[in-house]
Amino acid sequence: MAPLNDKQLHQIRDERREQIKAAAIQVFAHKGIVSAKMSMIAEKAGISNGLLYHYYKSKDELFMSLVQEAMVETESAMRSIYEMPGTPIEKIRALTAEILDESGAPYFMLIHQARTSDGVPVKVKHLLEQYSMDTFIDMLLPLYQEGQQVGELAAGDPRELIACFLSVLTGIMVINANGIEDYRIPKVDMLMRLIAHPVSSLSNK
Amino acid sequence: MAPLNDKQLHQIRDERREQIKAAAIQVFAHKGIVSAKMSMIAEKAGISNGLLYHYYKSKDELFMSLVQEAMVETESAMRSIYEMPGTPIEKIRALTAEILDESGAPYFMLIHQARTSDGVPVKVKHLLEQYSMDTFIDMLLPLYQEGQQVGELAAGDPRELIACFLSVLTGIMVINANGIEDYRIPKVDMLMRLIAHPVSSLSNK
Amino acid sequence: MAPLNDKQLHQIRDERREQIKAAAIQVFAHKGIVSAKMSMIAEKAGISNGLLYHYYKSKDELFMSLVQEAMVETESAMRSIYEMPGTPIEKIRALTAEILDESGAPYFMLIHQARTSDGVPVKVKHLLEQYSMDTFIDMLLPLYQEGQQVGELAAGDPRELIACFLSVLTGIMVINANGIEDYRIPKVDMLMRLIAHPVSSLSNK
Amino acid sequence: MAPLNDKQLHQIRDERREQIKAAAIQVFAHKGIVSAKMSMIAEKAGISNGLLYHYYKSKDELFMSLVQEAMVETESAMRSIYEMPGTPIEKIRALTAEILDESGAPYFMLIHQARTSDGVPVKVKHLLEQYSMDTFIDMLLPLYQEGQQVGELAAGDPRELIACFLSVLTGIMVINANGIEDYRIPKVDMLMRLIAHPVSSLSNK
DNA sequence: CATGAATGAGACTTCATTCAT
DNA sequence: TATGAATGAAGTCTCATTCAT
Repeated sequence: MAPLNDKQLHQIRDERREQIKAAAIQVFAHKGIVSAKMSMIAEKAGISNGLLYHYYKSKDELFMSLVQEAMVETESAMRSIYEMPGTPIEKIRALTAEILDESGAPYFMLIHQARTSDGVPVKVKHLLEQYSMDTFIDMLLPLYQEGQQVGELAAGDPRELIACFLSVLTGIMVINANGIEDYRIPKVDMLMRLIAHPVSSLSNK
Repeated sequence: MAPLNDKQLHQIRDERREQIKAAAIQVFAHKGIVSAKMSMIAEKAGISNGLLYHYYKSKDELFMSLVQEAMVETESAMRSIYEMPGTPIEKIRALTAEILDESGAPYFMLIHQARTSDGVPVKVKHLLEQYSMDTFIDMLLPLYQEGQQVGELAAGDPRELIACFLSVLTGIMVINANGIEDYRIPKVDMLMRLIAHPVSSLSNK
Repeated sequence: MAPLNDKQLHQIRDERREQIKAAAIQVFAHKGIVSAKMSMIAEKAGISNGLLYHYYKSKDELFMSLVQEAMVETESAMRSIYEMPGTPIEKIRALTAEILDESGAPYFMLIHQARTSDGVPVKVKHLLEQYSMDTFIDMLLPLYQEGQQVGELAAGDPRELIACFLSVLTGIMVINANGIEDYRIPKVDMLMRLIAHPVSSLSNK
Repeated sequence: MAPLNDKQLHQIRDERREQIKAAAIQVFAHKGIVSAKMSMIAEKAGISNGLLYHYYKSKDELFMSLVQEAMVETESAMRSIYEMPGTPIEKIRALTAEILDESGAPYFMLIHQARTSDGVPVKVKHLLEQYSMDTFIDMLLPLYQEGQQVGELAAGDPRELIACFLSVLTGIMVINANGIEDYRIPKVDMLMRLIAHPVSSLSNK
């Protein structure tokens, strides 16, 4: 009956936050930010409606916090590309596979929602500027250029190509996030054709 | 003495319906079915809130009517592929270009919304079954197989390839529909690489 | 193509007013004052929505005018009792039969609605005071007392008896007005037992 | 530390439900299902508009739940007649008195509203079929026939007589439910004359 | 920390009423 | 006179958020 000590409290808080985040990601991704109801999130997290507001001041804040996390995660994934082994195209394939595989879809979905929703306050918009597509393009640019030089990647304006590739990737993630059976996610190799140099990809096979 | 004659009335009604449809497509595509408020549509159409309900019984009906139209439109676009000139790959390129160009994005968006939203009643779901992805795959299958035989199109399970291609296309349309600047729509030629036979596409260039 | 002359116009006006009244009575009686929609009345009258408002300034006015008419009609029916042939009980039986038979039900319904509805403005309330139940009781009182003296009618406070009888009659009319099959309107003879002197009614049979 | 325990919660919920039901019965009986506004019910119950929907999913559901309760109540009252002491006519008089006395009027009103309103969905209609007037007639039939055999009750088709009697009773309850002063509810003895055998009722006095 | 009752703003929808023709 | 399109107020219902316990 003794009150929980600070450590325990802290642990409970962290656990709860994780429960909530996990639940919220699912619900947001499935239903979109507007259709997602706080009550759904609470239920999926196994907690009461009111408790949600002990951990997150508002739906917007909860959403924003997820978006931020998604962005940090995405950025770190992007950065990690330089630590990967292999040639440029192999690195990109690995990164792409990681994005497609992993539970990355909800992240993309969240970011997309954030970009397109307009009910969300200024704070999110700031985040979005900070992690705009250009940011990611900048990160991948050197690698892509290297790939072009070694003849692995398709010729053309590299920024444009990266932007298109990321857009396609985002599109796939977005339509995939809702769990609709109808759509079909392409295999990595298929997507790589978008940016691979034709001859290289031939010899690659 | 007499009130407006039939012709005038008809004309007014048609005008209004078009105004409303145009406004609704924009709003629905931008915001999704839930975020789209009838008041927004009314305002964008330049009419009162109540008048909306003279022309469409409910938000759902309005949405459904747009979705249906979108589907019919899409289906007819797909069917038209067989009337196009050129080899299989040229036909597909032309169709793809048409989809990307034209104001087709909102249509795709609507269909996607219909597929993913769950606030929509049974009627829409029926429509969706009628125009599932499989339907479209079936339509394109013969053409694709022909393309494979003449060596223009990539080898592999043709249904799978078509499904992936359409999914990518849908994804692009969806992220594009919101009018976000960040994303970058690939050129047709780039997208064609997804399904073109490597050698063929080389010689094509 | 010559414009209608005054007489014709007048005639049209009268016809229209009758159409509207007839339609309105039906709709009001069936649905009650709130559920009755002006559009229903217009449709049943075979005219346009707008035209209704050329003849009646508002729903309330239309309703009120019907109520007034119903009251005048009812009062005159009541008054006519003294012109009827026969003994007091025979007169009352005749009046009762008239009320039950005739399309009188809607009238009762209207008056009842007016009494119970509270959305109706002051003017109707004035009417109601003018034609309160007491008014009718006063009218029937001499007859009833005569009936008691000749031993045809049940003993007891005559005002009370009349009031009860009229209330029962009203109740029947009200539940009958909606056209529900479930209810069963008693025969006149049955109702007369409420106020007939037992012995008299025996010998009457 | 813990929130309200189960018992307390249960109690609060029950209280609220009772508040709401009491308020709703009054408002529905007074105004009818259409005129009755949820806001009126909320106000009369002393709660917010939104809380109403915590306890009842919709206006229809609230109405239906009251109707159902009214029907069950009515049926049980009818059934109880066989447990009452006395001869058939005494039993019927007791039942009638109970109906007239008690707060039964709102119940009758509700059932009547349900029968006559047409805004109410299918579910209520099902209920109504289950508890149609015929059902009640069937329940009273044996008793009535017994009453006829012992010469207490008026001769004639017993089903018809019961139906008329119940209709009159309903009519009275309906016009009484609105709380209009004008009407006058007959005493039980007066109503009994409708169905009592003349001679019997004579000796009864 | 935890609960769920309670609130209220806002959205959809209906319909009496007005208005241009 | 006659029409039906057009308006806007009001009602039902949802849900993010707060509050008492």
